[in-house]
Amino acid sequence: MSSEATANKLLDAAQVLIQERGYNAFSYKDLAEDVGIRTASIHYHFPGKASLGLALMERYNDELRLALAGIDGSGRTNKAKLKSFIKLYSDTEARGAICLCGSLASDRETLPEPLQGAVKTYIESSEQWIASTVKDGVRDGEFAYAGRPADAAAALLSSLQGGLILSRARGGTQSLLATLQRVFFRTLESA
Amino acid sequence: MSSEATANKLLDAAQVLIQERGYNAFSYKDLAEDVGIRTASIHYHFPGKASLGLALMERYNDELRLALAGIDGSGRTNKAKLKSFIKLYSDTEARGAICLCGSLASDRETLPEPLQGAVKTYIESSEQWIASTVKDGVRDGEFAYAGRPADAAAALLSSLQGGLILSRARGGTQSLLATLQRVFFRTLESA
DNA sequence: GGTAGCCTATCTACCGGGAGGTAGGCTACC
DNA sequence: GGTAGCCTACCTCCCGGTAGATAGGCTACC
Repeated sequence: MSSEATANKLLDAAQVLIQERGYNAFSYKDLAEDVGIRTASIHYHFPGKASLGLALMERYNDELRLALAGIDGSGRTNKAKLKSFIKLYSDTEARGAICLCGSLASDRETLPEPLQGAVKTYIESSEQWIASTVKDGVRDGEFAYAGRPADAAAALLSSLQGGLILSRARGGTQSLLATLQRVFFRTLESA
Repeated sequence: MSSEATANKLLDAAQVLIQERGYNAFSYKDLAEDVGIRTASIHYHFPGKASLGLALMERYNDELRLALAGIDGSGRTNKAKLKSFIKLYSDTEARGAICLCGSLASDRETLPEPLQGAVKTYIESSEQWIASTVKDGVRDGEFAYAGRPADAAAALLSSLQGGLILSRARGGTQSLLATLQRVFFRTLESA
């Protein structure tokens, strides 16, 4: 097994575990069993839990950048772009998971400092992209929204992150994220 | 020290720790140090960590009921009532904390089943109260909102829970919750 | 009113288990 | 034959939890 392949498998498994149980409730034992190596071998790829967490969050930030660039390059309306963004979260909801960033943000006080920084980066990137897309939508006459784009961005991201957590806690089959999308566009489309 | 006084101190300390660090990142050692007894003595008051968590969440649900009854009995407008509700969360934000329920919901998959139920109760009580207050506000002509009250309730609670988490993760001094309140009322007050 | 017996709230001392992490050895492939 | 990748074996620390003792207070009966 190439080093990179194993490292990626470890990151994949860690991501699932953190999104399911949180940073403080997953162990090297879980990780080792999922990937099929011994716990000690994990240290060959990542010197410690902190570095694994950081690598994971950096990969997550890279994926976000890529996804947003993909959406931006699609040439669709701003409303469609925002819908694509929300769909990233709906897909997570469908898996019964919560956002990696949201999970880590909940455990923030117990996180190593570099990881806290990476979480913050994710939040800021998301907010900036939403705000910019809302702004373009207003400019293009798609939305009647008269408030600050940054406010709408904060409201959307908050509700998506909170929505994933509440959706899982309620345990039902209802699609909470679809509701949040509906309310969000109602806000944007009425003056 | 009376049994009840010690038990309350334990619950107080546990609540602070869970809101700061999460259910899986606080220990009997932390608790014992805060209250000033030995870890073994905790078991006299609560047989195990699960029963302590459940007692804590039940107390939290009682406090919610009391707070909502107080707001309902205040005879103010529905908008003022909703503002009072949001203030409960603003106060939490000011303390740099997140909601106990939100913290536990993030760790949901690792929680004992009864505790999961208590978390669900908290969410449902909150949503029902918000929806009912929004409905009354529409009836009384305070809001122009034409959507489903339950949708607005889900959106508000999601954004408040998510907002607390994001606010702490961003680490800044900005009041994110004030922004969320602004956007929420914008949604309610335009058709 | 003294004392026997029980209850409350805490203590010390210990347990098994699992956490993250380290040291050093084996194997197989360039 | 060096090194990449994984192993076994081990360490230390701390976790939640248990057992049993202790001190002090309340109750009730002679």
